[in-house]
Parts: sequence; structure tokens; C-alpha cells
Amino acid sequence: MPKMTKAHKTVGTSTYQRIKHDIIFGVLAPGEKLKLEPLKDRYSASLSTLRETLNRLASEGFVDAPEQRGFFVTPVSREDLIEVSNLRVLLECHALELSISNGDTEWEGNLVAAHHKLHLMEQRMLQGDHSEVEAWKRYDWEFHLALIQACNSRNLLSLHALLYDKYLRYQMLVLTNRGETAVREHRAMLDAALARDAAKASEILEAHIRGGLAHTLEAMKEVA
Amino acid sequence: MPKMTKAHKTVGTSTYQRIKHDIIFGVLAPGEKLKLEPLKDRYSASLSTLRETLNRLASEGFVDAPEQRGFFVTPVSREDLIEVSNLRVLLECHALELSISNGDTEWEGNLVAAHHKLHLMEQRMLQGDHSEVEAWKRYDWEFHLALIQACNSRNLLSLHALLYDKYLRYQMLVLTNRGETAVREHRAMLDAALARDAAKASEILEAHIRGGLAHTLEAMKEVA
DNA sequence: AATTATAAAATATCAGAAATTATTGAAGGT
DNA sequence: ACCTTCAATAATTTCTGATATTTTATAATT
Repeated sequence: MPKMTKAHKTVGTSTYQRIKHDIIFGVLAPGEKLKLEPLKDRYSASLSTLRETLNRLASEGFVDAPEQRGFFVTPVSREDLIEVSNLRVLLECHALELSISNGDTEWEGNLVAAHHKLHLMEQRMLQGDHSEVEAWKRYDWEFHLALIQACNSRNLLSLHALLYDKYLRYQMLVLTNRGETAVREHRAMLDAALARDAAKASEILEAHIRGGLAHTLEAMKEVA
Repeated sequence: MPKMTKAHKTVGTSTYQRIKHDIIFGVLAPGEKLKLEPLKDRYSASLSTLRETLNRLASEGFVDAPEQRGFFVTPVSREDLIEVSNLRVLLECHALELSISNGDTEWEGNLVAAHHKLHLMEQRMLQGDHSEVEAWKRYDWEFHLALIQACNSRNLLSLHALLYDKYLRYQMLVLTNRGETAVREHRAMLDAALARDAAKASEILEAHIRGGLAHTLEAMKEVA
């Protein structure tokens, strides 16, 4: 029974995804003014559709929409990155602990699979193949999601998704990674999760996120 | 130096606020279909403006927007209420602890003032004057906000605001309150905060939220 | 340099209409 | 009764174009 995938997306959700993607991956730079006319051509969508999209992104915090002055890509700052990281630690560690105590066999299976796919991609990255950063990050996301999938709270999962994306934008901004350290942490989290050691898994996760934060902050000195 | 208040709100933000208010206070019932034509008259806004508004509310979770099938007020459920409450505990307790350790004199002043105003309103409620539920809830919000105001994280404050509103919708749904218990808890939180006893304040806050949850869940048996 | 006046650009809002999709209800078959 | 099919209707999605208002850019004046 394969999962039904909606064949026909609407123009609205498709432009939403594209613009969000372009913000996260830096195609649209932090602080950049999003003038409506140019965007119309770029994303081949009408003014109304664009405004709907930008309003959605504004409410998620990817776009700034000061009253009567149009739309801007939300700027970045060290303080914001720190806040986002702290919140990600708070939510993701909490979700992880819940997930580890709730997870069933199905969950373990998905987790192992997600880690395997991530690990394959990590090997390629370590060997210097930087051609698929986006795919790599997608596998990273899927692994982190698989870890907390069994937390049993849709609300928690959706807040976490938001924070993951905001955190990701900063990583993409500095385009640097922690190589083998992160790989080891992923492996250690997998092991701790399968061993149902919530405290240990949570501890590693916190170090994992804070390590990425420190790394990104360091690299940001040269950028912003 | 009075705080500058934007004199002319745009039609967009005004309808946004009105619809959000109507969802939280049950004027628009959970699950209700939000047909665009009727809404146009009701809120005197154009179709485009309405769609922008509903998209914003959808991304915050107050509105459901299934692809190609229009808009609905997000339904309520016991599970959702439990999730929202748990998240509110997680975020608000965390913010409270940060706030207590960061708060300065200014913060203490605002806190005392907020509690005083809330308490006046609580007296009226206890005496059976139920004519100003909305004002009462605004003071409740302002007190809880004042408690965590010094947490030093805009991101945390904005996530908390979202959860407070979702929690509030459930309270308004069952229209019941815990009377003197809640009053005592507010007072105890104020005292613990001023005494800089973060652990105690956090403990009371958790009991405060979980108490409200239990109360609302009980009342929901009869409603939903 | 700072301020003010003027022009240009951009936004916010609306109405109307075409295209697409969902819903309804009737008709017919099992 | 129950389910399917099909057409009619309703609603949503999307686009265009027009207008009023506001912001931003430019020029002129003190």
C-alpha cells in the first residue's frame, strides 16, 4: 500500500515551497526586499497568489512584512541564531525523550533506515563530494525527524519542523559542516535510541545542536 | 513618552485580528466552514484580503486549509488540548526560569503592576460579575506575559503567545474557571518570582496550567 | 546640512471573470 | 437499501486590471 502522493499541487503551495526553499538556501538573501512585480516573473504567479504566499511565510517568520512597506526576507543575526538553537534543543530533546519511551518496532525500523540513508550520504560528503548538499540535508532532516517521530504530538512536531528550517538557513548561510564529529553524533544517537536510553540520547542531541551552533557562530564572524 | 500606537491599521491586519478573535472566543465554531462570499460581507473585506488573512491563520493553526477545499475553523479535540497544554508547560516554564534569572527592576515593576490589575479583575469575577470575561482574560495574558517578559528571546515569546491563544480557545469553549484556586496560584507565582525562586515559580506554573487543563478536559466531556 | 516640496514607485485593496475542482442529487444498476 | 455514474451546481483558485494610499526617491529651498 504505497502512500498516496497528491499529483496536482496548486500554484499557491508550489510557490510557497519554492520561495521558502529559496530563503532557506540563501537564493533570496537575508534582508532582501521582495518586490512584488519582479517576483511575479520569477515565480510565474499572480500578485494575489504571491501575497498569500508571502503572508504565510511572514507568519512563520521567514519573511518580514512591516505594515504598508512590503515584504523582506527576514534578516539574520547572531542573537536570533542563538535563540533558535536554544529552542531547538528544548523542543527536540523533549520530543526525543518522549519518542524513545513511546516508539514501537515500526519506529525502530524507520529510524534504522533513515540513519542508513543519511550515513551513505555522509560518506560521500566526507570524501569531498559536495554536489548534493540539499539531498544531504534532506536526509539529515529525515533522520532527526525519525528520531522524534514517536513523540505522539503533532503540535510538537510542527513547531520542531519550523525551528529545524530556521536553524538550517543559518547552516546554509555559512556553508560549513563539522564532518566526522556530526557523523559520530548521529551514530551515537541512533545507538542510544535503540538502547532506549533517553537521557543519553538527549544529552548527545543537545551537544549535537550546540556544536553546530558554535560552528555556525564562528563562521558567521566572517560573513555577517 | 507615550508608546506610539499605529493610528491607521491596514484592512488586512484588522480583519486578521477580528477573525482570530472570533475563532478564539468561539464566535466562529470549531470545524465551521469558512465560505469566502459570506465572510466578505461579515468582515467587509475583499476576497484577496480575506484569502491573505485565512492563509496567515492557517499557518498559525487556527484555520484548516485543505487543498482546493477552502477554509475551516480548526477543529478541537482532547488530544490537541493535551498537546497544547504540554507544550505551554514546556515553553512557559522554561521562559519563566530564564526570566526570573534575568529580570531587572523594570521587570519587577511591570510584573507587580500586571498582577495588581489582574487581581482587581479576579475579585470582580469571584463576586459573580461575568460581564467582562474578555478583559479578564486580557489581564491574565498580560500577567503571564509579564512573568516571562525578561526571558530574552523573541522567538520564545512568540511561540508562547501562539500556545497561549490556542489554550485560551479551549477555555473559552467550555466557559468555566477555577475561581480561587487560580487566584491563589497567580499570587504564589508573583511571590516566587519576586523572591527569585525560579524552581518554585516554575513548579507552581506547571500546576497552574495542568490544573486548567484538567478542569477544561472535565468540562469538555459535556461539550465535545 | 537639514528640511520641505514634488514626482515616481510600490503597496494595499477591490471587483470581476476564467479555469479548475468539489459537491450534490438524480438516475440507473446491483 | 446500497453503490456507482454522470450531469448540474457551487465553491475555490487564479489572474487581470484599476484605484487610492503610502512610501521612497528626487529636487529645491532655506
